[in-house]
Amino acid sequence: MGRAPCCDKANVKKGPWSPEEDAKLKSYIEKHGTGGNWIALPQKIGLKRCGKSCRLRWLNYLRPNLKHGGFSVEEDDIICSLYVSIGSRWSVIAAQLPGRTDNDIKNYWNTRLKKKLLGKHRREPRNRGNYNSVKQENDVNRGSGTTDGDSSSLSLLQENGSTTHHQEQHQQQPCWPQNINNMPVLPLQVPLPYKNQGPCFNDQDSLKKLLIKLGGRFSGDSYHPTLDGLNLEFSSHGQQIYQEQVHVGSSAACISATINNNNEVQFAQTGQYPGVDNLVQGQGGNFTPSFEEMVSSSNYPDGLEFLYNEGMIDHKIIDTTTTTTWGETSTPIYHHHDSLASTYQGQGVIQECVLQDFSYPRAQ
DNA sequence: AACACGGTCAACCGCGAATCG
DNA sequence: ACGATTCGCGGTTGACCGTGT
Repeated sequence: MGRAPCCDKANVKKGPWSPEEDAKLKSYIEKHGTGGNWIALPQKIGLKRCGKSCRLRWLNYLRPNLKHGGFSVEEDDIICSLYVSIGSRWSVIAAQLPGRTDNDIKNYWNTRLKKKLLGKHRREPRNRGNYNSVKQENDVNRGSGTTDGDSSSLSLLQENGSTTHHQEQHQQQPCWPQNINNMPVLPLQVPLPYKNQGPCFNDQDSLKKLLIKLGGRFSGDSYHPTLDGLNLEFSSHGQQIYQEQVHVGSSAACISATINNNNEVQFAQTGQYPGVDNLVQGQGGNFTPSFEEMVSSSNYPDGLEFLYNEGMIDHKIIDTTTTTTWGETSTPIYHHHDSLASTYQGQGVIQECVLQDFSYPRAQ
């Protein structure tokens, strides 16, 4: 038996609000308030709308002092930091941003910030024209809006850093800041107001949180997600904080992160192909076509993009002209990261490929 | 010029929490 | 204490629009 509907669906108008409806609702609430009962409100005003719809319209659009669009750098920072620490609790995040609604922030996160974090560049935003009059105004307010995603948002990811040649060449890579040693530093910095409470990724717990958010689990967690094509197993014991098996076709690879003796988070990729016949065992470290396809394309399973996109693992990891020498220690296999060393041990098994360039220094 | 595709965002939906009687 | 009602939230949908082919 289903839940009773909150209103008579048949007599309720849905879809975009007209200016007349907006005016009715706004003037009534400004004069009388909501009366503490949204369900009864539309009948009082003579609106053929669901009470929930009225509430949403008022909260997200009509109430005073609302800001739309044009998120500032500081707001970006706050959203990112809070998302890392509390997740998708948009109402809580919105409470930290006066004039912003949870819906606005949610949309902004989903359409821009998340992609930015994952290194997926959106197309230049455009003026949406006459979507409706207010929106048009908002788009104007957004200004060139066109560049907000690149020039202002996520300054936290970009401050202290300059665009590198690598980033210019590979627009799919995020703009992680680089320190003077050309070593990537951890991406998220907690903005000042949250300096003492929000985590950044400079510690194991924060990294674990991020990894869990992205779909994994640590031992002890009751939740064990099954992502398409992925088996996720994290161990919070010992030094290894992250391990993930990737199965694509008949191939498998394993990605892990460990805290090494230097207190650095080190990402490694290992590959194992148990019981797979068509592997090129004993052929000097060639990969199966499907594995090569996996790593040379962008077709990574959901949940792993962050590793690739954050530069921890470059999806151009394998160049077919050099993989034949994969088995040789310290052979450069990255076109763009020449110092990367790999080790190949045993037939058909890549025991370790430590992405030394991407060892993330941890906060001391 | 026409169509497909993808980004954006307002609005909807369903669920759990809170409140009421 | 308990069921009904309402609220509030987060996820999802779909219309609209610009861009690419």
